[in-house]
Amino acid sequence: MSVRVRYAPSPTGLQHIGGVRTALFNYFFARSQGGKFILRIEDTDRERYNDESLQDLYDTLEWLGIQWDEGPGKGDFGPYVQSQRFDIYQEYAEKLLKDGKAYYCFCTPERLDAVREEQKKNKSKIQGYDRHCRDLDPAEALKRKESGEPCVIRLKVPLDGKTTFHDEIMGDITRKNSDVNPDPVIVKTDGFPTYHLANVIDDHLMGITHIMRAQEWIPSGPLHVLLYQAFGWEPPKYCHLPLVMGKDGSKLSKRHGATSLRDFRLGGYLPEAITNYISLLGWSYDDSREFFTREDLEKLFTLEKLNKAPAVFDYKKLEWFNGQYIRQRSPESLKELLLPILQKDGIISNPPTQRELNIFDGALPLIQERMKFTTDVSEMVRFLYQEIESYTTADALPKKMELAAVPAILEACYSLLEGFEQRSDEENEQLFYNKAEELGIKMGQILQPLRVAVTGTRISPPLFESIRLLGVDKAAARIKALSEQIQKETA
RNA sequence: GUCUCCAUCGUCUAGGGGUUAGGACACCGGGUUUUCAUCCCGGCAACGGGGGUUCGAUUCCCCCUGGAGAUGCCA
Repeated sequence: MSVRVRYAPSPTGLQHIGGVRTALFNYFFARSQGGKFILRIEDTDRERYNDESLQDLYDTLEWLGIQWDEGPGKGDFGPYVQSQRFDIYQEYAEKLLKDGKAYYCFCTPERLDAVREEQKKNKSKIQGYDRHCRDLDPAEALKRKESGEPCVIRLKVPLDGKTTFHDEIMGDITRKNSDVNPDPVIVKTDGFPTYHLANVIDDHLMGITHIMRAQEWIPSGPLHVLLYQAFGWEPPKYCHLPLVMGKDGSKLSKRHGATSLRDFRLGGYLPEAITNYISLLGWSYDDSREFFTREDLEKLFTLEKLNKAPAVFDYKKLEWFNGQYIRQRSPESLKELLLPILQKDGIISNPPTQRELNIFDGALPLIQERMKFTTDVSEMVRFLYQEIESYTTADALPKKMELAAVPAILEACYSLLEGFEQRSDEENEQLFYNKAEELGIKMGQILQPLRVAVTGTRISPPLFESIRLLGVDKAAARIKALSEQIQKETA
């Protein structure tokens, strides 16, 4: 039987690292097996549902380059949106009712709270629902329901025995039925199914062969198997993925830093870096290789190399990957990414002028080696497009020197700008070197004030290229400006 | 509390009855260099503890400890 897997997010928030890792692994598994990857929207929680989350899901998958074989608007097992499958769940819930596998429950939330409270106070061994309505007469219950009394439907979990399911990574996992959530709600008061019911029905109806989801679902594994058994269905294979944790060892969440893919996208991360790094969370290929494109993973992914232990999300390593991938990009594709950022930050106009583009093309090779995030671009090239508001003169002061001595150095630099553009960088370097010797100072001591004058900061792309890109006239004017400011301050 | 799962450098991991326990990030040194980066070289650093099994356990088994997850009319 060919592999059919699904990613089934709930549109109640932004797509985050954990969810996307699950999506990726399902997708890679499907591709590597020549199977189908299905996207299903689990929007049964009408309270928390929101459109923005749905849009974010689509945006994220597109950004990562993940395409689904079946999903909303595509495929023969639809609809793929649970809110559009309302009647299906109702039908199957009624079947369970008819077979005596489920029952109506009229307990109010207040009563449930009281029960829980009581259990807590008494340190009771029994947790959860007390099965108050389990033995109601079905005919009587139906009458109450039809008279309009609010109710839910609960699954009759066997009182004894145990349930085992096999996990492809973890092996057999067994749980006593008495330890399973006592008669969980499968249909809510609003008539919508809960996750457990909808999920099981859909996975069965859609012919899902492998359920790959995070380990946080392990505890409900036996419950799902019980549900399959109640329907008389064969459960699919299970594969529980290790959790992604924050630095402190608890499940990764917002307080650990950025977790939504949108934040990463806006923060200057590349999709290929994210894909590569995330894939290494709980999965590995061999003892040394760690660079993988999405296409590589579509071929190389295997269940066997999945790990059991949770993985801590390391922002530093992701950053490193990001830098690596920025350097790997072709200048053209990087440019495509960078120009919109420069426009957004108001560095260049929209559309950019030819002059702006020329400067950018010259600067790109200089900054590509230096960027960690695409969003670094604006600060790196700002001095090429905008005038320097004011100098921090202390920056221009080289080690072991008096500020009052700096204008003389700047003066020397100014004079060397004569004919600068006609000379090669090597020749210019020689000239500056000679000048430094003449002044009895080090190369760095002459270049630092010059760098600050031209770029406004102590840290910049290579100086001579920067002067070339900026234009010698502008560079000269900035040298004068800084010199004057220092003279004023030291007067 | 109860149930379930997990356990190799700080982090991601490879490995597996006999290895100098390998790689990567981070960190620390050094080199290249006009700054910052990049790049190159080097270093630090791990099998949680106790019992077994065995000629031999980091590897297999048990216990402990530690961590996590679940215990919802959320998924």
